[in-house]
Amino acid sequence: MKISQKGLYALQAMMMLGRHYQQGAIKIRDIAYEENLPEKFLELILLELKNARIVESARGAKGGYQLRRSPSEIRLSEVIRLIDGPLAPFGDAEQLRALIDRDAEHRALYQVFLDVRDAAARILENTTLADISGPGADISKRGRRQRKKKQEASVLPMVVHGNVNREK
Amino acid sequence: MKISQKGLYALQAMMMLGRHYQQGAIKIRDIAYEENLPEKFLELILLELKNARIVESARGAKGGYQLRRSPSEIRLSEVIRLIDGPLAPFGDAEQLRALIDRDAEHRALYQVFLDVRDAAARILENTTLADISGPGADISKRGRRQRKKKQEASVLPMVVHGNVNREK
DNA sequence: ATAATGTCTATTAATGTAATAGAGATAGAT
DNA sequence: ATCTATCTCTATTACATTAATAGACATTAT
Repeated sequence: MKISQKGLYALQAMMMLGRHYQQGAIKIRDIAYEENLPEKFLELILLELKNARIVESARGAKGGYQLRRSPSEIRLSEVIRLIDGPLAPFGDAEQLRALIDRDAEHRALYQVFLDVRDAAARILENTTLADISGPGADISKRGRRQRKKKQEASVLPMVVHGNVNREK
Repeated sequence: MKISQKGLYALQAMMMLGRHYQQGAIKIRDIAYEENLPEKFLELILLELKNARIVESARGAKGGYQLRRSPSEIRLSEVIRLIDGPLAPFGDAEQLRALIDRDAEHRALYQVFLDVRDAAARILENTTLADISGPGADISKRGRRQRKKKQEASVLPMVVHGNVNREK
């Protein structure tokens, strides 16, 4: 999974709209100014977000964009998948599962890819705009949101190790 | 983090060399044939792996490639970083830490990116070629390798949730 | 010598990325 | 009605990356 510059812009724009949630339509220009994003490029991004029904727009004077749902109901995974594609580091989850089933030689490798994908998904599905936006964004509060159906939380033992905090 | 076709080829080639570890030099052509990889492209990849001192080569007749270390001492993270760069979904870990320090507005977002990178690193640093290669590759055995220095294992509670097993 | 092999540099076609440009459509203000 | 601010849509562009392919060169075993 790779988050492009465009993906980052999209997330920044969404955070900005989250901060101004329930303040009516926000102009592209204001988003671009406040987040310091290239305005014309941002236009395209917002259009994509609108077509995906994550934001809505009003045209004409007094027009602009706003979130279609509350910030706590917009997951980072949703925005990232839209702009940058699947969360898996290679292919997508479905493809990886098929390879694990069919390609005996490389099964274990693809399983690792799927594990990485699941780890990323676990984080990005459980983090919403509300967790990272606006005043009071408290990252430590993630993952304690509406669990609509059953109580599916549980506790796993997890091995921790050294040398992970080093890139290259 | 994105694993390219080239990165996949590199990992496949390494797995093949792992399977034939201690059988002397293996010809590029044999690797390409056994793993069904484009031979000329594989050449370049092996050269890179050699310059990174992960494999070694012998030239001339009877030449070929072999691992420089035992498969259990070659981590997937090492190969992936070499071919495809940092494990972070955006930038690299160092850059993300700097942004978390300096960019108050987006701190929480970059922290999520860093969390994703740490999760990927945790998996890829703890999986070696030995875990995924050759007969007896047993993915469930990962992470129980030489802990040379202190005993740094511990147990963390970890929230589990639904809806992660779905890509788009 | 010769044949088999790795080494190195160059080239390429296709694709993706990060924009920029400009004409068009719509809605509010006057 | 007109004007103006705004979103909408299509096209274009420069540049970088990806996934190769080609071929001359260097080295070694026989």
